[in-house]
Order: sequence, then C-alpha cells, then structure tokens
Amino acid sequence: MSAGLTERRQAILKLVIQEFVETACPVASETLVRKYRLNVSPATVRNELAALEELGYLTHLHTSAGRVPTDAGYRFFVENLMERTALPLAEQRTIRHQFYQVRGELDQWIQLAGAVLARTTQNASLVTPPRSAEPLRFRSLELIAIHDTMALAVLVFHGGIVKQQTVTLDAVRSAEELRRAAARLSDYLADQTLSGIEETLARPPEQQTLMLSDFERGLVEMLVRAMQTFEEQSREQIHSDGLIEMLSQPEFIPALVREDAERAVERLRRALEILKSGRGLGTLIPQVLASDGVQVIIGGENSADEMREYSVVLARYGVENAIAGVLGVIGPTRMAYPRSISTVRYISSLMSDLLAELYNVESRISEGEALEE
Amino acid sequence: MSAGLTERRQAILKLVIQEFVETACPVASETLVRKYRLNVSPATVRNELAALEELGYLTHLHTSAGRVPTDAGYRFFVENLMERTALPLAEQRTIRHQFYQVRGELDQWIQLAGAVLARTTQNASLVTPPRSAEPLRFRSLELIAIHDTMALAVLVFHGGIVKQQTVTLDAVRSAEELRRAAARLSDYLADQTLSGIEETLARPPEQQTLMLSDFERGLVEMLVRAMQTFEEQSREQIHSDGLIEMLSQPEFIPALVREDAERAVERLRRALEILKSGRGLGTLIPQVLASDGVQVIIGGENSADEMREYSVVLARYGVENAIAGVLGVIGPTRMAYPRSISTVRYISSLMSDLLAELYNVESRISEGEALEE
DNA sequence: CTTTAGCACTCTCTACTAGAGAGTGCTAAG
DNA sequence: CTTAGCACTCTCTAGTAGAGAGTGCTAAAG
Repeated sequence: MSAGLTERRQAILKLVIQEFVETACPVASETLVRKYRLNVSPATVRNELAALEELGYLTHLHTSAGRVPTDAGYRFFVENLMERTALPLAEQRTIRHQFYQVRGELDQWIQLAGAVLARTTQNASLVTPPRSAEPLRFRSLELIAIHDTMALAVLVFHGGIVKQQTVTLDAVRSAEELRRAAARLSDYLADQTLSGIEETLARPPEQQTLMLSDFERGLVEMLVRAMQTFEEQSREQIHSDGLIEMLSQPEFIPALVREDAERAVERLRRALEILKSGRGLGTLIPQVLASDGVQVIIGGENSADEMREYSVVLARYGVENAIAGVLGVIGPTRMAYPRSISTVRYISSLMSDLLAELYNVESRISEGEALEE
Repeated sequence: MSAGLTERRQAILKLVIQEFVETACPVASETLVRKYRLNVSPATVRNELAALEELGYLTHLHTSAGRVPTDAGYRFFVENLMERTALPLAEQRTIRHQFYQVRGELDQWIQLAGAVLARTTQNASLVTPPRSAEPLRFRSLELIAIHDTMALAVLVFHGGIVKQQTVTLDAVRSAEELRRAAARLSDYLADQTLSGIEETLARPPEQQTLMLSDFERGLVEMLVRAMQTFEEQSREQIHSDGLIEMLSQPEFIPALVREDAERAVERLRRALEILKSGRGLGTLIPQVLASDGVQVIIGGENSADEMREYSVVLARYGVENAIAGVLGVIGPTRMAYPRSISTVRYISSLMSDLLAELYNVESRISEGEALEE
C-alpha cells in the first residue's frame, strides 16, 4: 500500500492506543468514528488501520477483531505522540506531604515511593535502595551497649551509609570498654574499603601499627562479614509493591481477556518472579543507573522472553557523584504511559531532592517547610 | 446411618485426607481400595464414606464426584489422626546452618524464617517481628556524626530494641557536642515510656531538672515522633513471603480446579490482601501471642469470610516475659498439615533459641558453634 | 486519487445437543 | 455386615448452528 506515516495515521494510531489502554478491548474502526466523532467513515478508518498494520504499529488477533497496538506502536506513541504532562499539582502536594511525614528515614522513603508509584499508576512498582558506585569505605564504628553481653554495632560508611548489626559479646564489657574498642578500631581502619581492611589485617605482625585484643579481633571479623554481605545485598536488593494494584488490571482477569486463563496465571507468576528477584530485568538496572531521564522499555524490546508481556518505566534517582538508585513501574504493555512516566519522573525527582537535602547544608532539624519547594 | 466414628471410618477419613491433600482431586471409593489395597470392596467404602459425610467430615460437590474433606474433617484429622512427626534431622540441620550464616541480624532472621517456611511447606508464610508486650521504655540515645549536618540517632530501648533514625542538624555540630547532647538526654529521659517522656516535657519550667537547648529540644521531638511511629508500626507489621510457592498450588491454577477461573484470581487477591495488611486475620495474632504451641485455624473456623478458603498454622516465638512474635504458614485448606505444623514448630523454637541467645549469657562473639544445640 | 457505501467473508461466542465417563446410591443377595 | 450389580446423576467433551462483530474488498461517487 501507500507508504508513509501521514498526520492522519498518527492521529488514528494515537486514538487506537488511548482507546485500547482505557478499555483493554481491541478497537474497531466504527468505535473510533463514533466515540471520537471523526469526520470520516469507518471504511476510511479501516483503510488507515490496515496501513498502520502494514507499517507494523498495529496487529490483528484474528480477522475481524479490532486492532491492538504492537510494541512498535507503543514505542512510537511514547516517542512522538504522547503529551508530556506533569503530575497534577494537587497530587504532587499530597505525595510530598506523605514523604514529609516520614522524613529522616530512608527505608520509609523507599517503601513510600513504592506504594505511591503503585497506587497512582495502578501497577506494580520497584525501587532499589540508593547506593554509591564506589565500594563501601569504612568511616567509623560505634558500639552501643544493649545488654550485659549484647551490643549494637553501628557501622558508618562514607556517603552517609549506615548499617547496624547486633553483636553478642564474649564477656561482660563496660560501656567504657566498648567505647574504647570502637574508637581504636575506627581509628585503625578509617577510610578503608573492604579489601583494604582485609589487607591491613593480613599484614605480618611486625608491620601492624596496632595490637588487637581478641575482643577487637572478633569485632573486626564481624565488621568484615557485615561489609561483605552488605555489598552483596545492596547490589541486588529490590523493593517492590503494588501486586494487588497490578492484579486489578484486566490482563490478570481471565474472563475479560478471552484467553487461556492458564496464561493469566503464568503471566502473574512471571511478574512475581521479576518483582521478587529481579530476574528478567537483566542488565536494565545498571543501564538505567547510567542514564538520565525516564527510561521506557516496552514488551520484549530489551530483554528476555519473560518480559515480553510487560513494560517497564524506570528512572534513576539520587545525588550526583554520590549515591543513586532506580525506581519505577512495571505492568502490562497496555499501560497508561503518560501517567506512568510523569509519576516516575516526579517521584524520582522528589527522592533525589530528599536525598540531596540529607547531603546538603540548608536543612534543619526543627520542623518547618523542609520539603516544600 | 449408624452413628459413631468407628476405627475403620477414622482410618478411611485419614486416607481420604491424605489422598486429597496429595492429589487435589476429589477421591473416589474405588481409588481408595486400589491405591491403598484395602481388603474390602468399593461398595463398603462407599457406605463408610456416606456415613462420614453424614457425620460432617466429608462432602460431595455433586452426586458422583469423589469426596472432599470439610473443615471439620481436617480438624478431626489434625486433632486425632495425624502423626506428629518432627522435621527430618537433615532438614533441621540445613535450616540451622542458614540461620547461622546471618547470625546477629534480627531482620535477616525474620526474612529467612519467612523464606524457609514458604519453601518447606510450599505455601505463603508470615512473620511478625518480635515485640515486647510492654510499651517502649527509653534507655539511651546515641548520636553518630555522618556528615557535617547529618547524624544518625540510635535509640536504644529496654529489651534490646533498637531503632535508628537519620537526623539533619540545625547547624554544624562537633562530635563532642553530639556526644554531650546525647548523654544529657539519655540521662534525662532514661527508663521512661513515651507517655512519661511527654509528661516530663510538659512540666512547667520551674519543675524541670534540666534546661534543654533548642538543639536538644529538637532532638527530643524527633525522639517522641520516632517512638510513636515505631510503636504504631511494630504493632501491625507483618512480613510475608512465599507467594510464588503458594501460587504453584493447584488451587490457583484454574485449569486444574474445574471452576470459574474467576474465583482463582479472586482467591489470590484475597491471599495478597491478607499477607500484605493482615486484614482477615482479625484477632488471630494477639490470640496466638497469648497461647502456647502451634495453633491451627482451618478455613472459616475462626474469622471472617475472607479466610474461608484458607488455613493458617501459627506459633508464637520469643523469650518468656520479654519479647514475642508470631510466625506461620498460610495456604489453601487442602494443606499438608503435618508438614506445616512440624515446620512451624521447628522454626518457632529455632527463632526462640536464637532470641534467647541474644538475651542470655553463654554465647560469644568469636564464631564457633553458637547455633548448634 | 481519495472517500465511501455495500456486502461477502472470517472468526468468535453462545447455546444446544448428544454421548461418554466417572462415581455414587440403592437394592437385593451372600 | 459385606458385596455385586445396576440405575441414576452429573460432568466433560465434541460437534453443530446461528448470531454478532468487524474486517477486506469492490465498485461507485466526489
């Protein structure tokens, strides 16, 4: 047929996608004409739809069932047709207020970000904790007595990263003993990375600048172990939320999708595995960490077969040259991309602001409008 | 007809339940005879099945489809027919070893407990963090410098409960300033509950034993807020895991359950809500906290309609008179109760041991067989 | 060359029917 | 009390027909 993506065809493509995203039903030529009051006949639309199909932006499930967008169709929509709106101000305000309620607690920010993303997009969300690209660099150790024989070790790393770990002691230790041991070790190992610490410890006795007591040696071992597991964990950790929200999408309701019903469950299992373990996301997270702006991955565009039915909208958040994480939304390819994108953009910039505040100077403990712009 | 649960009927009931739990298919008289080599004819079994049905332990979906246990049937099985085996030693060892790997970290224990419960029972698990029945009682505050204007506040409460919170400071403070402020507040507020602290602060100036600086006042506000949210949160918090495992149960695979397929999704949504928010569990958690041993709640026995299709196996864990939580398994009423019960029993006693170690004297930091019996 | 009306064609969905299969419940004999 | 035999019930499957939806094509109109 005739080549070229004329204006009118683009307009029709846009309508098809909007309609399909809204209703989840294949869209027919007549529906378009009626619902959007087009000044042409269904037959004309049909011709255009056929052209769009030939161009690869739409498909047919079978002869005679409306058109459905392909991945390429969504891609074109996201790239060229979509209006880039920001999240409504009222909604922004509500969200900001919720974050304000839990100020000072990174874990809660992460959880809240996930919840908000899920709720406003009606899809599942994922958030990775912010992390420095650098290896962990030890800064100081504090030991806080909790019991006679139990203490809390608080490991502080450069970049404001903190890890706590309970330690059972080999004997009753006074607070003073704890303080001294912590100070000695903080001094001894300050500013070193995990491998640096291991090197220091491996030096022959005559090169050691400090003789460690058995107690202190035990603490260092704990420290090393904690750093190891911490680095491993934070590399992979993904928080997710919004399963229930995503489950309310018609794709997961067998009766609505006229379809195997088996596939609905299979689809769900896949989503669960992606959300739980990140399997299927492949190298996406590092990629997003290395790029700016909101990234949209539609269907099987970028990764394994497992993701073929899902789209992902991700963005980096964090503080330049210090710390960064990824957050975003995952759901069926039939997704309200404009809304997802604007939500992800807003939440990521909000999280970035919050983190920046933690890292900067102007904020204060004494309440107030810390989070207002 | 004839009344009474004869030996033989009990034996048959047991077989029906075992068979149904294994296969998820209604069990027929002939199947029983063939598979278990009964020395009676199918007709005899049929008579017994009819009697068991009249007694309320079995049902019929329709004339001519095998028997299915009722809630009462499961209940009788759990109470009287089931062998109470312990978890195989090899499995115990594996589990113990996994816990040993993450010694010292309560959060990880909780997560691990959930994962192990889910994996060994092939159902979903839930774990509430251990908590004291008493209100939080403040013990001490530590402030650890992280940045120029950022510190980590570590709040230590009686019972070894610890909460960390990031604090942004109103000005640059030296480590010494932080230390002194923390020490003063620790002293001032030591051993008080939340309401006690609020009272202390509300006293008129002339009764105050300590003049607080603005900085210290800000810290106290943070402290109060943290205690409030902490108490609220820990009251409701439920960790869950094993959705994927539970999803592999035939109840969630519409093609296997000859059934609406709609219901499978609805069922799943319910499970999700229960696991996420604890809704539907009602007063179950407090009840279990107040009782010893493993509690089994079958179907709608104890609570709302939402739980009608699920059974729950729960147990308390913790340290007598100090701290306690609840952990357990949730899944379709067609559940391998013996296995669930023995797993829950084992994990709860393991968690109790681990917590007891944290609270007691004999353990040591220096590696070794801390977790072996 | 584009648009449109008309119409045949394709494919799904629903309802209906019939027959096979599974398993029970009943009856009557051992 | 047990059991063989058999009728009965209910599900499941397959097949058929008709309605409905929507397209693709053709030919005429603008």
